[in-house]
Amino acid sequence: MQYWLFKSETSTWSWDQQVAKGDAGEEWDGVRNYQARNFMRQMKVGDQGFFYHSQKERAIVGIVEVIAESHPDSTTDDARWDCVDIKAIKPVKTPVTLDEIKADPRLSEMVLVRNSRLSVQPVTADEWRIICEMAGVSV
DNA sequence: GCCAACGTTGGC
DNA sequence: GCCAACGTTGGC
Repeated sequence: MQYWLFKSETSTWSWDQQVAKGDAGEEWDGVRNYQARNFMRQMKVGDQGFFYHSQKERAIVGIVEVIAESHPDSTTDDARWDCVDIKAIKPVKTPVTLDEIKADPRLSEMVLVRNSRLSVQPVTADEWRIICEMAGVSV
């Protein structure tokens, strides 16, 4: 069981849109970055992830689960790009902002802090637990 | 809206 | 295979 973080601009794909898809979920498509793609290729059904809104909001707003392992991205014919499908599990009680994450020394090694441009990234079990606590979500 | 950081592309 | 030029992302 691995943990991940999915980043999206609200104007491109928001948490509300993800929730609206329900249990059917949706492709996490449009990723055109090798590192991000490689992480998606490692994902297994049942892995969980944070849903993070970048740009204006800059906060973790929900929990998602991987429901289909990597397959070709339907938004391109380019065989290089794969993606997974995810569904919304539940919103967080309290959004955890980037400022709060940066302020916590235990989270200083997070990819979100160290490489802010990577849109799909791994989260360690410790980081997962700490952020769930901050978010008021039971693990 | 700006710009730093980073990734990708393509000429050589 | 190097690296300059360019494009994109995302925090500020």
